[in-house]
This record gives sequence, structure tokens and C-alpha cells, in this order.
Amino acid sequence: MEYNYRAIEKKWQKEWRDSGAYKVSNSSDKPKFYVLDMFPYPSGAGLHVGHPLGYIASDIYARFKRLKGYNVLHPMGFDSFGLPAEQYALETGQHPALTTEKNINRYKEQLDNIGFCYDWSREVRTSDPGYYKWTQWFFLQLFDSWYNRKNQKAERIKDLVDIFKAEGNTNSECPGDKKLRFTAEEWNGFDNQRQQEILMDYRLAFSAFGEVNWCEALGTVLANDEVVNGVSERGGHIVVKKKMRQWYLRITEYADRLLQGLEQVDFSDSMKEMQRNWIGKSMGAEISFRLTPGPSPHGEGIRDTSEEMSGHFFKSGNQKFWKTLKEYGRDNRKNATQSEDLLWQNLRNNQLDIKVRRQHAINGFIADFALMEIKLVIEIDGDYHNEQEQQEYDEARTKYLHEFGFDILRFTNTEVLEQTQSVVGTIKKEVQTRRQIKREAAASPLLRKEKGSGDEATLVVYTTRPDTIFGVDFMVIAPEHALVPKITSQEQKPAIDKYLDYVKSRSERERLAEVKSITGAFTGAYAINPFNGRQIPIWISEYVLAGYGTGAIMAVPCGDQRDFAFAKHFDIPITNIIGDAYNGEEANPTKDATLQNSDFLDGKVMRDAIDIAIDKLEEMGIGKRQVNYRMRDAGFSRQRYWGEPFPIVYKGGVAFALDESQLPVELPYVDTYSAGPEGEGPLANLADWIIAPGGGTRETNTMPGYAGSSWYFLRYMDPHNEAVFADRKATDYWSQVDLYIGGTEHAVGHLLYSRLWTKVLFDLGYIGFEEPYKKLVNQGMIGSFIKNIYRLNFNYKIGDGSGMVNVNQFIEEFGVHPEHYKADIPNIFISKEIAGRIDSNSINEKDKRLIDEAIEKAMKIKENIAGTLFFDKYKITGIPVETFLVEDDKLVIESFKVHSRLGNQNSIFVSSCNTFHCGSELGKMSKRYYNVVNPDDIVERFGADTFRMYEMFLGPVEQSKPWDTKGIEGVHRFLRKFWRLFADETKGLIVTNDAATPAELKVLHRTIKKIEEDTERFSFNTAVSAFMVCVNELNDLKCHKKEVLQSLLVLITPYSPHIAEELWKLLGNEGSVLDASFPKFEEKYLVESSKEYPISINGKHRTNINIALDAIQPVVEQIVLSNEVVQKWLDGKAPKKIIFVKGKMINVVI
RNA sequence: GCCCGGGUGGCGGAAUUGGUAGACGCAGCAGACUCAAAAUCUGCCGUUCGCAAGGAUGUGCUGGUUCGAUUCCAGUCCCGGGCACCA
Repeated sequence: MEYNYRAIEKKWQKEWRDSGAYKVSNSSDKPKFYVLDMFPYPSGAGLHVGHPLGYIASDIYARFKRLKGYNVLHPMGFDSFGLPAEQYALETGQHPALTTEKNINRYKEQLDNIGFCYDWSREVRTSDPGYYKWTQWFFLQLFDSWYNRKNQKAERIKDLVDIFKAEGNTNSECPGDKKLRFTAEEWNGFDNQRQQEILMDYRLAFSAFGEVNWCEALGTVLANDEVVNGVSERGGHIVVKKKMRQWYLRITEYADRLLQGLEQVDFSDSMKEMQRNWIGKSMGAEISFRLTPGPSPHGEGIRDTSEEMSGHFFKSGNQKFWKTLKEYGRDNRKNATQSEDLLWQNLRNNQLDIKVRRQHAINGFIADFALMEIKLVIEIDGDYHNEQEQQEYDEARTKYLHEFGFDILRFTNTEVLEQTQSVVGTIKKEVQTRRQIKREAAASPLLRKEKGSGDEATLVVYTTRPDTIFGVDFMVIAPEHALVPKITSQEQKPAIDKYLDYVKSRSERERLAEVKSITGAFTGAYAINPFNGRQIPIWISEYVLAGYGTGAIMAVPCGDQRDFAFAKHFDIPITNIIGDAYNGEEANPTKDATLQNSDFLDGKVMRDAIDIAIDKLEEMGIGKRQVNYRMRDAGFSRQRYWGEPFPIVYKGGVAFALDESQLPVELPYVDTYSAGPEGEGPLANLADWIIAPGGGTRETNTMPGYAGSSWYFLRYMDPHNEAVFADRKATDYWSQVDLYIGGTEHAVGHLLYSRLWTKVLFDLGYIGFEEPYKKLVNQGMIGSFIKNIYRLNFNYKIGDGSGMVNVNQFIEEFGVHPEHYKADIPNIFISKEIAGRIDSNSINEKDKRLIDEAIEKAMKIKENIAGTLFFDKYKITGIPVETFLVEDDKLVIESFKVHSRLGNQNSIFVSSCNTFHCGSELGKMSKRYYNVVNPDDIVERFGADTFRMYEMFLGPVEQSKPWDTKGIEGVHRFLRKFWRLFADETKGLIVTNDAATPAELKVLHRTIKKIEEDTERFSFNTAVSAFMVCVNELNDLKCHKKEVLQSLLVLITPYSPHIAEELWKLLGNEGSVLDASFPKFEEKYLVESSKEYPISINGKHRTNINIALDAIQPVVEQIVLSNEVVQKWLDGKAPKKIIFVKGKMINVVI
């Protein structure tokens, strides 16, 4: 009875399919376990051996959990919307629906060959209308939600509208347009269109104008991947930025929760780190700097900061006036009005649990009362000015205080005098609300300022190092910064304009490419250091990005390398604030130096000074703690065909959601895939479809690839439900994915988006959990060697040789690319050794002679073929050669001539020895390297069980490693050996019912323990090796006992299910081994009475002695010392010390 | 540049808390069976000295802690992955 794996595997795969062995129920007494693979995009190339690595790992784990008594959900599906199918359609005219269907069928066939335990009845495809109906539905939920920062969760738009009706947006900042402020009255006065526009600035799915890569020549928008060095990857056409209306997901609102959620999930450190980097949270401060006057090109300039105005309205940028101001405040306090005094009596001494200052100077103003902590000013409108004048002052003052983040509460004299308690109550309430907001703001992206903004009088910078404020030698703002035209001085205008032209001429790619070049221009304007009044020049430079922070930085050259380089390049004097820690040669970004030349921070360690500095800035009202995120809102529309249509119609320019009952919006059939008239997606060409039945025009963008994959794990739970995306009972039962396996390439994209969707669904009450994936395991890539052959460069002239052939002409003439040209051109191939010498310019005479001879030979052959041939002497090109034509880096020349796309009978090989070597380097498995190994071939040769075990045996799942088909023999031999424990070729089944010996039981239970532990911690490679050890030992013991073997069979089922099932049946068992229960490990079989102790002398292992495990130290010492090896090493001396670690080892120190 | 991994035989890799480094497999060498091949089985297999017994040395490199370090600490080099004028 032979191990006929082909027959066995086919038989059981059919059996499992017919009996529905892997069908999973949503109701079970067993505990649930959800094992999920990242579903594949079904590409035309099919699977290669790298793909199933993760699938095998998850399959093993799923089967293991099933044996352990869990109800296991282990589904599979297809991420079937995507660009490649559309690209293919564009090239061949085949509809993506057809090619996708074809590819999926091939994938399923390949997957079934490997024997996975998927419940195919739960298969999902993102391109199915029954599936994307719900993707569209999710989009509508996002569209109909906003993020309530107070409650830190998504809420419905109608609740937001209620708030606006009642109080406007005074208590919540608008995330879309941070400057937008309106009252309830104003809101109610807006027309519907205006209201919808405002709501769009709050929606979690919103539309806005964004830049896309527009390629005029191709008439389409390109993904970032498709753009290389500013031109299209295909064809090399110019690509420009074009503004288009796009959909976005407001993921930035969830930045903090996405960050915090990482604490609750079991992802690898590097994975978490990648997500943290992506979110890019940094803590720092925003600091407002006053500007000194600089004559503007328009002659307006900035208002003179030393200007003094009448009344108690002051503006001052320098200390002299600050002082004057303070004196003025003191005077006012002495001459307070009656109402001021009355209110003061009610506010002083922390009566409202907050410190209130009276007649306090804030940035050039004297406020009647100032509550610095919450940035609130209380003013009592007196009656000693005429009304007109008073209003002007108030207006100006309000404006300026707003600029510094203060709000003003106004009361009249009469109010204060007559309704004192009501006034105090109002203040009290305001204090509470503002404190609450402040708390939230500290924990959310709320406080982010509008990018690139700034106002005329101040420059707001973001810094993580406010402690270095005395080391600021210049400011740098982004060239796109709104302040640039306003502050540029007359003299500097030409230089700035020139620089701006230069920046415009550079594509984003270029700006990013030349990281180290230093460019910039001086604006002629100065900012004022608020602490020492120093004038700081303001520069612009492309190294400061408009999109991050405030688009402006304070440059501290002694502490930041880029700032340092900039200062050196433009000869800006450098202030040293860290003494010896700065050597003048390079910046020192330390946080541990002690500050000098830093006024009130002198002597402080920088790390501690950060908080002190911010406190001071806050107290002065010119700075605040600020959290910044690198993450941007996620673009959610594509100008493509093969994706989910949006359930959106436009009426009068306003986007409206379709009603749920109108879903799905099915993707209409098209026969051309070219872009719409304005570069929209192909859907824009369908004049009929665009007109929506209920009026209005449809959105012609489609959703991106990650739309469908953001929630697919939920659909598996209840895949055929037509009423909801999944029944709440089903999502409550299956809940989080317990184990998610997939590649690192989705670390930030897919994982972040699906975490976002899950959080939104949770907030809206649709599901009961907030994180989709409890544990994530990343499988490594399986690489493959790329074998390179080196060809002597040549040119081939057609016909009479009147012109050299360029590639396009060649293709026209011969119908193939020259590289694939199989005709009789006598190509000359150079062996790796000589090629290496050519590359390193150390080519010797012999090499030259060999090559010259080859050329001569080629020329002779050439006489028989048309055209003219030229060789480029001693210049070579490495070309990937089909790996199956190379053995141990040696080219199989005869096969090459026949089977390679590069070879023909005239091929000439130049080598300095008998064999012809190719180059070899580790790389990706890819069609274009001709190194793809197809799992079907491996399964055909060795069987699915061997393939599964070998993939696991290669090394840890998480690790990347090269594929080597040779090694698979070992695993195959192991399975045959395993089979022979049960059956003999001639005698048939040889399993006996004899009782197992202690030695056999020991082997078995040691294996049970090892397999259980290793499987549980995803150490599948060591588990396979444990099986090998076990089989070797049972073989040595000649053990064929059912008692032992049957348990072993269950153990190995997850790894090699087919052979296990077959032998299970042969042993006469009823039912399937899939439903057996995992053998129970029993310690008692492993208990030993003695141990072969390793004996070390001075830490070096010398011998082993068998000693009883319960022996106590004195006895052990005696035994050890009497040992002859130990005696020899002691050489008559007495040991200094004997270290005895019970059950481990003994070390004698001499 | 920053962040995260990782460096162990000819190769893939093992050593779970500091305790016999190199499990298991591949490749290689020697042998058995065979007319032969395949298949199978046995032995050897880090380097080095030695006929052997046995010794020296050895986990990228340099130091340190320890009775004892692949494992812990400091520094350094190299490789892989991610991010990148991010203030």
C-alpha cells in the first residue's frame, strides 16, 4: 500500500466539498473563533508560491482551533474591484467583469488544490452588486455623520443641524473651515444651499477640491504609483496637477482614537510603529510672533507696532511700550469704575474657581478682566466715550484679541450694577464650557489652524521645541504661505518673485528628490522675539511645507541640522544657547543640554524647559500647547470605471444622498474605458446614466480599492443578508477577528481604513466592537532568485543597413520586442565571471580574445541572415533568464537554445571555463524576472500536504525568505516515512493494537506538548521539525501501535489534512478526522527520575554525568568531584565553588 | 536622516526565563542493497591541531556585567523593511 498522494488528495478534496465539511454555522454551543486572511485581488497572473504562505498558516491555525473545540469561521473572498482589470480592459477591450470572473475561478481552483478549509458558501466579492450595495450604504452612513469632538464620537448630521439651530457653531469649531463661525440666527437665515455647504465641512465623507495627477496625453488621471519623475509610467507623458472635486473621508478626526486603539490590539511592534508614524502625532506649541513693519509692495505695510492710540487701546511690539502699558493698567485699577469694582468683588480670590486678573495687559491691550487660563476677556462698556468712538475701539480690540485666541464677553455698566448675579452666572457658565472645550482640544486635532494662513500682524509657527526660543535666528515660511505677498518688502520683492518662479517650475517630485539642496529667499520682513524683542528675519524656502503645522517654522540653527545648513548657506549668524553642547560644526538636536543665553530659561535642562516656556507663552497669550498630526484626510474617489459608484446625485451643485431603497447603484455597462470630457471617470461618458431617475445628475467618480476591503470581514459573518450588511446577532456572535493574517504592504492603507470604518460603525451603534482585528500576524514575502544572463550589446540593422534600428522600428518590422527576438541573430552571451570583470573594468587579455573570437564567429553566422549586425565590444546588459533553465547557477545551454525567449541555435556562449555561469540575486517573484514558481506545479509533483508543510518548514511565517524547490524533497520524504509507520508497500496496513510502551508514550506526549505550543505561537517551522523528530524516533522504536499513531494523526491534521484523513479512515474510524478532538497532553509520561547533567569546568562544558533529579547539592557535589574527567581538570586543586542549578547544569569553578 | 526588524555552518533555519550552540531539513562525503538506476537504509558533516583519545576556537565587530552570554548592557559595522525637507 503506497502513499499515493495524488489520488488521496483529489479524493478527499471532493469528499469535503460534497459533504460540506467546512460549512460553518452562526449558532453553536462551542466558543467562536474567527480566522481571517487578507483576501486577494484576483490578478491575471494567478497565484505563485509566495501567496499561499499566509493562507496555509491561517488554515493550520483554523483547523487547530477546530480540533480544540471551537466553532471556527475561516472564509475567503475576493477584492475584485481594481485598476489592473480596468487597465487590461483598456488594452484588450475585454470587460473587467469578465476577466475578473475568469481570474477568480482560476484562483479558487488553485486554492482548492492546496486543500484549504474555506467555507465557500460565505465567499464575498467586492464587485458583486449584492456586496457593494452595502459598501454604498456605509458610504451614506459616513456622509450622514459628523465627528462630535465633545463626545469624541461620530453622530448623525441631523443632531448637528439641531445644534446649529439652537446655538450656531459657537461651541464647536468647523473641521472643514476652521474660521467659519455663525450664530443660531445666522444659521437659520442661511438658504438651503449655504446650509448644505456648511454641513459638508462637517461630514465624515465629504467632497472638496483636491489635486490629482492629470495626464493630458493619456486623457486620464493617474495614481501616484503610475507617475514616475513627473511623467506617466506608461509612455512617459507629462503629468500635471489638476484641481478636481473629490470625495474624502475625514479620518483626521479619528487620529487620536486610531492611535489609542493600537494599545488594545495585538499587532507587531513594527506594524504599530508604522501606523503611529503615519498618523504622526507630535506635541509642541504654536507661537505667535509679532512682525515689525516692512513696507509692502502695495504701500500698505503692517501697522506700526509702536503706534499708541487713545483711551486704553494700545498696541505694542516692544518692551518700552509693554512697560507703559503696565503702568497704565495700574492707574486704571486705582481709578476703577463702580461697576468694575462690583464685579471684581465677585470674581476675585478664585471665587469662580479660576484666577481672574484685573486691568491686565494682553498683547498691547488693557483688558478690564482677564481669565488667562481659558483665554477669556471680560469688558465692561463704560459711558465715558461717545458711542461712535467706543464702537470703533471695541471692534478693533475684539479683532486683535481674537487674533491671539481670546474671546470677549461684554457687559454694560447697567447690567453689572443691576443684575450682578446673572452676570456672574453667565461668566461661571462660560468658564465651565471653555474648560471642557480646552480639555477636548488638548486630546484632539481640533486646534489645528488653517494651513498656510496667518494674519497680517502675526506669524504663527509650530514647534516641538519651544525651549529653544532664545536660539531662534530666523524664521522660514513655506513659499505658498498666505503671508508671503503681504510681508515682502519693496527691496526684496524681485528676489522673492524670482524664488517663487523657481518653486513653481519644480514639480513635487523634484522638490522631494533633491533633499539636500538649500534654497530660499529673504522677505525683508522681521518677526519679533516676544521675550527679548530681537528682530528675526523671515525667509521663505521650499523645505518648509505649507501643509504641515502652520506652514512656518522658527529656525534654531544650533539645534536643528537643516536650520544649521540653511544658516551657513545664507550666512545668518548663529546664536548658541547650549554652550559646549554646540561645537559650531554641526547642530545638536539634544534635549538634555542646559540652556544658556535664555533669560528666564537659563540653567534649565531643555527637556524641562519645554513646559516652562509654553506656560509662559500661554500666560502672555501668545502661544499655546498644540498637537499636530501628519496624517491627511483620505481621498475617497477615483476617476475610474471598475469600482463602486457613489450613491450621490447633484442638484443645483449640492450633493444629495440617494435613499437607502435606491441601493445598490449598479455599475452600468460600458464598452470604452477612456476618461470623461473633463478627465472624470469613464462613467461621465454615459449621458443617459448620468441623469438620475429622481432628478439631478449622478456622481461619476467611483470609490477606491479600499472601500470594499474596509468592511469585508463583517460580510462573511452573514454574507447573504439582503436586509442589512450583517445581522446584529451575527456580528455580536463572531465579533472581532481573532486572528488576521496578511502582508505588511497593507500596514497603513487598508488596516487604518478598516479600523476607521469599524470605529464609525461602532459610534453609530451598528456593531458592538471598536477594533476589527484582535491579533495580526504578518507573513513575510517569499522571494526567489533572479538568474541573470549577460548579453553583449548589439545593434541590428535591417535591410541594407541605411539606418540603425530603434526599438519601435524593430517591433514594427518583426512584430516583437528585440529582447524577445527569436530569429537567428547570433547573440553573444558572456559568463558571470567575465561579465564581472567587464563591470569592474578589470577585463583581461584572455577575456578580450574570447569575446573577439565570438564576434568573429557571429559575423560568419550572420552572413546567412538578413540585415547588418554590429556588436558593442565589451559592453554587456544583464537580462533575467528563465530560472528553470539554470541549475546551481549553471546555464543548461541546450535547453536554453530551445526554450528560452532569448536563445536560438546560433547563440554563442563565452566562458573561461567548461561551464557557463549566470548571475544570481534575490528578488521578488515576478513575471518580469521569469522566476515565478507556480504552486500547481509543486502540488502536482509532491502533493498538497508536502507543499503545505514545506512552506511552513521554510522558516518563521513572519520572516521573508527565498523559495528553493530543492529543499522540498526532505519534507516529502518525511510524509512517506510517516505513511510507512501505518502501512507497508507489500503488507498493507501494519498498525497493531498492542499497548504502547512508556518510551513510545513519552515520544508521543513530548510531541503533543511541542505541537500545541508551537502552533499556538505560530511557530509552524519548529512544529514541522517536531513531527520529523517524532517520526524518526517512532521509526527507531519500530512503533506501529494504534494508541500512539492515532493521536499523532490528529496532531498532524492541521498541517497535512489529506494524508491524515486517509489514514484516519484506514484505521477504521467513523467520521472525519476534522472533527476529532486534539489529544490531551499528560505530564506524567514525561516525568524523569534522573538527568544527564552537563558538567562545566570554569564555564566550559567538559562532560556529562547522570544524576538523580531529586539529589541535593552535597550529594551532587560529591558525585561530580569523584568523576574522573572532573578530577583530571581539578589537577589536585580544590574547587573554589560548585554551581548547581537543579535540572539544568553544574559548573565547577577552579 | 529618523523609526522598526535582523546578522548563528556551504544553504533554509533551531536554541520559549542567561545554563550542553548548530535541533530539523537541504546540499555534500562515505557505505549497504541493486546487473544498473530509482527508491530505501546506515555513518560522517562549523573551523582548526591530532592517527586517536583529546584540545583550541567559534553566533557581524569591540568592550562590559556574570561562575556561565547567541541571549543582558554600551559602542560600532553591515543587511532588510517603513517613513522622509514633518519643524
